[in-house]
Amino acid sequence: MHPVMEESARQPAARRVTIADVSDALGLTKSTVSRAMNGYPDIAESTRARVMRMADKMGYRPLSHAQAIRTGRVRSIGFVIETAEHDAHRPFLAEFLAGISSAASLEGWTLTVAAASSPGNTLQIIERLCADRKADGFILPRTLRTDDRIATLRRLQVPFVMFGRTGDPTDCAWYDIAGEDAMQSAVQKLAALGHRRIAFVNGGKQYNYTHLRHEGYVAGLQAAGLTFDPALVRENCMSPEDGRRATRDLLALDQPPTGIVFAMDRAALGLYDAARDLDLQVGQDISVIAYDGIIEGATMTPPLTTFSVNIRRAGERLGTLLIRRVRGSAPESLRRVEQATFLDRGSATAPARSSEELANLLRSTAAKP
Amino acid sequence: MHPVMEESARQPAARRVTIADVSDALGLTKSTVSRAMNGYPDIAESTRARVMRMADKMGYRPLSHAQAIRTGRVRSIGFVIETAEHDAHRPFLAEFLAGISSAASLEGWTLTVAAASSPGNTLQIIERLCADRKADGFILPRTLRTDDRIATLRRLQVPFVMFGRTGDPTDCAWYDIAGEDAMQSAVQKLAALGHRRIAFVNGGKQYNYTHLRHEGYVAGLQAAGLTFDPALVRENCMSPEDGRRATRDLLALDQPPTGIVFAMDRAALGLYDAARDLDLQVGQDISVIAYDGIIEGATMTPPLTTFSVNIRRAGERLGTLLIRRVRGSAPESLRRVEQATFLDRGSATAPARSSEELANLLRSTAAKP
DNA sequence: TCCCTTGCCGAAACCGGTTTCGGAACCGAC
DNA sequence: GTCGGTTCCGAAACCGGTTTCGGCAAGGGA
Repeated sequence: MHPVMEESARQPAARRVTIADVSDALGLTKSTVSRAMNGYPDIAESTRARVMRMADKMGYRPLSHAQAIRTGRVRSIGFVIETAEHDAHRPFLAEFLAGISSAASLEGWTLTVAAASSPGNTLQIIERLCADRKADGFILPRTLRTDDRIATLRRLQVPFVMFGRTGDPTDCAWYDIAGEDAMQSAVQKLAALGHRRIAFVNGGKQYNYTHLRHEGYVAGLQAAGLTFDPALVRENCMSPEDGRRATRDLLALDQPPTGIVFAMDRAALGLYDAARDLDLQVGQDISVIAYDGIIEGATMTPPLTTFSVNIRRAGERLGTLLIRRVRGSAPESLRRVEQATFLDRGSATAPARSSEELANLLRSTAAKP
Repeated sequence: MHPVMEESARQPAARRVTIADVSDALGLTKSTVSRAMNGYPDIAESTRARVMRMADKMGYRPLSHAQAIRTGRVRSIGFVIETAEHDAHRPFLAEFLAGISSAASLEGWTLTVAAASSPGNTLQIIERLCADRKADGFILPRTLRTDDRIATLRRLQVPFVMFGRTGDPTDCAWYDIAGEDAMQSAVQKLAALGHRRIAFVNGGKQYNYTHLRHEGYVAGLQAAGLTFDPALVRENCMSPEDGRRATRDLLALDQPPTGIVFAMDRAALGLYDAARDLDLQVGQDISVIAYDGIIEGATMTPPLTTFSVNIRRAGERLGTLLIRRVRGSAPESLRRVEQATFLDRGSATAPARSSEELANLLRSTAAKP
């Protein structure tokens, strides 16, 4: 290749400012500048200030991969998506990634995303990212009841933070929303409105939060002085179609519920379809409170009353927690549980009919097609 | 910190195998091994084979950030999400990222994701990622009519590949789906079924593809021997709510359409709501063909007839194209346009009524509340 | 036989940082 | 004034690769 072409093709190229440029400008050595910027105690405070000012003035930014070669840390957060996974989390994904990314960039970190086709593949990908030092730690979404990712990362001694608590908390840091409190509160709100038969439509049993939410439902009944009836509980409902079926099932009971608590908005959307099929008015003939705060809920008629989770914030919190974890904080000090936000939007009101009356109504409309 | 604790806390640590380990094992030098693995021509073929075999046997994998310090390339694909952006792309995001990521990992690359809050912020983030050498090139989703990202990357001399064609193709590589062909084909299919009044509901004008799809619609009319009527065109419809409004508008015309082509499935979902409001049967009283292939379309009654885009494949193609681009291929050789897949699912059939009959029907039902 | 290529590889510099080690300068104490 | 202890910084090695440069040996032509 002709050197001349090379020259003319490229800009004067404004060479990157390196640590040597900074040290030369100050009459110091690279090592001093490096230690000054990394907060070593054997650098005089006055020197550190001089260094910082000059570095800032010259626009010096250390290359993370140049640091990594010695430190082994690339200042990157790892995140593995499982695409085969149920698609419930997809609407959240952009917000979630935005949260992680923004927390990361505040500290000069970046976000490395990889996709896996199965849980087993997830482990492979994690191992590979670790082996190649592409990430300093991982954010684990959707904590399972027993989660192999945790075992893998423990073995590799790679830091991680989970979105969701888990059974065995050893070495675990996490951020979570108290879904169980929301479920309990939902039941109590319905009870306070006068509902006596309150059903519960839960999500997939493999997730840890599913069990917590079930407990919350039970606690809510207890707090409201209502008795637990297993007939009023449905599980494994993640999609609108699941929710529709569950609703029809529940309303076909001899003593149907007048209010239903859904563990997930997506499933609750199906209740609207079921209500239309049965010619019931949501919020009037049948009340519903759900959880998640997806956008679609707001456009239903009436809008879905729900406990909203700020998923962007979750990403931010997880990002900052992970960075601290990588920097050495103990996992026990990196556990946060926050509350969901209740959005009262009209799908839960005082029952127009008792359970018996509702049952009669449904029988009569079912008779005349 | 006590060295002893350090020692006991860590594993024997199975030190990573480096290029020096490989060269020692072969009685060669690091430089020979390096050049052998990178395909330099001054290494004997026999030597290269020996090196490759040994490297493979010892499980040697070069650290990309160690290479980057000299080469300036980190083997990473950059991707910036705009969260303020309309949420239409969110359902696709997971699939799209999975596609990119899988293409990347085939070549030992990774995917670096960042989030931006606005178009201006996107440019800042791109500049920063480039300055910090966090990505070797970018995949640009949703090409705009005039796109500042292109100008920025041109100036920085950083390679990129667009998802969607653009006006000024200088330096541009792209992957795209021929939405205009799909729109044309949709019109022709409706015409072949007997529709004479065929409307078009388009997306946001800022996107380049919106204009292409409009052209496709016009071409379809022409091919079918129908005349273009601006009254039958609606624009800027991205959400179900937009689509619902557009449908009602169109059906309120003196000569309403009996078939509607939507540029996006999401907007077409709103047609079902409008039809329910007006007591029309989709696929019978009003036909619709849309574009994108979102999952929700399949669960409607009747399922939405649409042109489906394989978004995962798009991600894969874009990933491989970008890697080639970074490695030096000319942009002109990296342009691909593929066709969407037609899914005939029942929302488009022969019209039960003519436009006039439909108008009369709508007037009569509107009269009685 | 001599010289000039050509093919192939080693030695060493280099990339941009970090970290270890040692020593100069300064301090107070005796 | 000498001595031991701090404080603070420079020199140099180091991290794991890549790339430049030069040289040896084999091969070919005169």
